[in-house]
Amino acid sequence: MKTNKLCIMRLSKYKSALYRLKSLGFVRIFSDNLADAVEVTSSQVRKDFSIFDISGNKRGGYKIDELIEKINTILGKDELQKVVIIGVGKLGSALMHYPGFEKEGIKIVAAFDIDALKFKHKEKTPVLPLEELPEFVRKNNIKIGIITVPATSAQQVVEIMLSAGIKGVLNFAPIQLRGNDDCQINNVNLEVELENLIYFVNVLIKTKGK
Amino acid sequence: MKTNKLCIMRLSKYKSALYRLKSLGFVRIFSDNLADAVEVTSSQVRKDFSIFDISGNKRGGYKIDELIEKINTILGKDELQKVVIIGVGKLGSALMHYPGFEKEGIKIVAAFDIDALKFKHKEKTPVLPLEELPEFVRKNNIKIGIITVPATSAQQVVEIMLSAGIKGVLNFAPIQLRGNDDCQINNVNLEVELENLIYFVNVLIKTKGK
DNA sequence: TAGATTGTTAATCGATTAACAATC
DNA sequence: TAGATTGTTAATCGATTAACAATC
Repeated sequence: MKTNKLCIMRLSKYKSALYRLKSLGFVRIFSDNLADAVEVTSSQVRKDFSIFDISGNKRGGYKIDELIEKINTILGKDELQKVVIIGVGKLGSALMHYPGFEKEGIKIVAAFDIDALKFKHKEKTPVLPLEELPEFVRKNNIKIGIITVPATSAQQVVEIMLSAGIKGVLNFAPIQLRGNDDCQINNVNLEVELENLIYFVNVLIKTKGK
Repeated sequence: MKTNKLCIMRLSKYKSALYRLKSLGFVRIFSDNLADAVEVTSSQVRKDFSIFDISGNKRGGYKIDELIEKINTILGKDELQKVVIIGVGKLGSALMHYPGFEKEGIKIVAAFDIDALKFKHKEKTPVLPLEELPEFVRKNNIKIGIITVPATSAQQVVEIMLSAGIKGVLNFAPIQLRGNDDCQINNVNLEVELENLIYFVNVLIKTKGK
């Protein structure tokens, strides 16, 4: 099974397009339609599906419901995913209550910080002292954590998470964190995203200026 | 000049590594060191540099200061980048005050919403009615906008931005928005990022379980 | 000079796409 | 059946890497 990050990202996008198409009343879908919706080729769609042994009907295309279910299974959405957040600044609190996560079966079960002023033990999604993270992670069998602390403390936080047994980290701190064989780290770097956009906009303006 | 998105992203990462190395007291740097810092090969580093005619010294490597300056010029960081935000929910307000942007010479000059309760005309970074966006964009010569509205209104918002003359959009709404020849749209999809992580963590756990 | 590192070319690797036989 | 779409293979494309001559 030859997968890569881009392929899995496309799977997510197919899924979200499928929900939309379903809500529009579609029951079956062809690789061509899905390709249009996600802006890839239909070859790409069929290739991605074949990697995961998703098969359709040689003239009737794919049943949307089956497709959604299969993709959800592949993406591990058949069970509720419990996630913790470390760092309750502005970005951290925004993500704590981000409606898109709940909708996708992803539940932020707790957040952690070192600032006592931020602690909220009795909220539905509590904010707890960072030192309680290891115990919480073990007791609740948490696998995934989101880092929204400043770059300067991100590396320390990762160490704590690793030793607590976290297996996956989504890092928003603007510093390249390294995973190891036991833990996957994905970095989302907002400055880099914006810088990238700025670059291509400048290219656009220059080439149009001619 | 053969560039692509990944190449430009690496440039951003080189830059941030260089600032760190500089603060550590380094003055010169070899492609090997930078490769380690960003987790790529040294061939990759030299190749990326050669694309932009960045040259070093055949035995002394690259001068950090020169390198930073050249990368900043390429990325358009030689001038202040003015950016607007559309959608002042939790995520929008978090990004409005995100310290990483200011640090990088990116200034959020205003935010827009349709909810009158959110308007703040007198703040340093004002929150204005969405209908004032076109005028504001033209008067202040804004090129870049960030979308943090719900998926359902994202497409409408894009239309408004396009006709106002925005050239680049960073979209956080969980829906694939399309650009056109006059406008570059980059999508940051937080659910997709997290789903991706969940997938690879599950793979990790399964393979380790053996 | 000898040694180390760049800059660049050619080789490799991997992902995307085109094409088409199979078949519903 | 005829026509349309899948599933898969082979071709293409593009990005990464290895290797090494040039040279500081």
